[in-house]
Amino acid sequence: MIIEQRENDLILKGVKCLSLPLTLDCGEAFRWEEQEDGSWSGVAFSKFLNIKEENGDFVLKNTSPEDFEAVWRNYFDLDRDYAAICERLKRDPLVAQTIDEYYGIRILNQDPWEALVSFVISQQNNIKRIKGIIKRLCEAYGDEVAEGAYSFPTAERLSALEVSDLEAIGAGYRAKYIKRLADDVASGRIDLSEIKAMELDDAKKALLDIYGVGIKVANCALLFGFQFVECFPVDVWMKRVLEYYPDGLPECFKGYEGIAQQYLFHWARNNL
DNA sequence: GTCCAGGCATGCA
DNA sequence: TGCATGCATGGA
Repeated sequence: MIIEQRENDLILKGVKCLSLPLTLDCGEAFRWEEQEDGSWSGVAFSKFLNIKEENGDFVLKNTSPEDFEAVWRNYFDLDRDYAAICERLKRDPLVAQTIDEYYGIRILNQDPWEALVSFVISQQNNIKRIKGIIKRLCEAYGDEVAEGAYSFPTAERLSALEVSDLEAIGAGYRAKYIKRLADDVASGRIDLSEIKAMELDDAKKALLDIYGVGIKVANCALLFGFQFVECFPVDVWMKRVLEYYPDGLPECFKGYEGIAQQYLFHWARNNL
């Protein structure tokens, strides 16, 4: 990958296996919106970004090299060799088909707090509605980091709310989960950076102790927010996919189950 | 009106 | 340990 500066923009050349629509709108992150010019705008780690693919290059508008190194390089998982990983995953015929059809899905390395709250909201819910709840949450309680763009609210900010405030943005019965999680993180009873530094098994146990977090939400948070790419979340869609794997997951997934999972998830939502 | 969505807590056996 | 049930909300 080559990084060039053009006035205030940053240009990434030679990035392999990155489709903006497939990655930013495939149900792992809920805050990216496609713009009329085909670019994508969103906020992560309290930074606003507009990114567009042009002739195979990626243009990051008004982005400094410092912000790229501090946030976006890791957020887009740019140091991982997806081309090589996909070649290995394609030893499985179904994944080979999905990768051919949907090449360019990456696993985003999101903020642990945002990912955890987002996937608590995701339970027994559909993606369109999840996006709406999170959008209202950010607009009401986040900071405006660019015009009309809001950061994800901190645990301290949400901890100061009442459960009824969270019900008012449409969170439904999950409002009480968000409230207690915010209280626990704000008070320091739960330390997410500590969990991030743990081995997978311990991190998973710690997340499963949280009120409102079960195995599915824990696996999603671990995969998308805690950088455990070997996690394989199973939701109602993946249960249907697993009928194609009666003998368990194939050997070629090993170590990168989460990437295989995201391709299969996308395939399932479009084909089952 | 019913069914479903990136499920989980709770109660009960 | 495993299974049944209730849960908020909005779109199909």
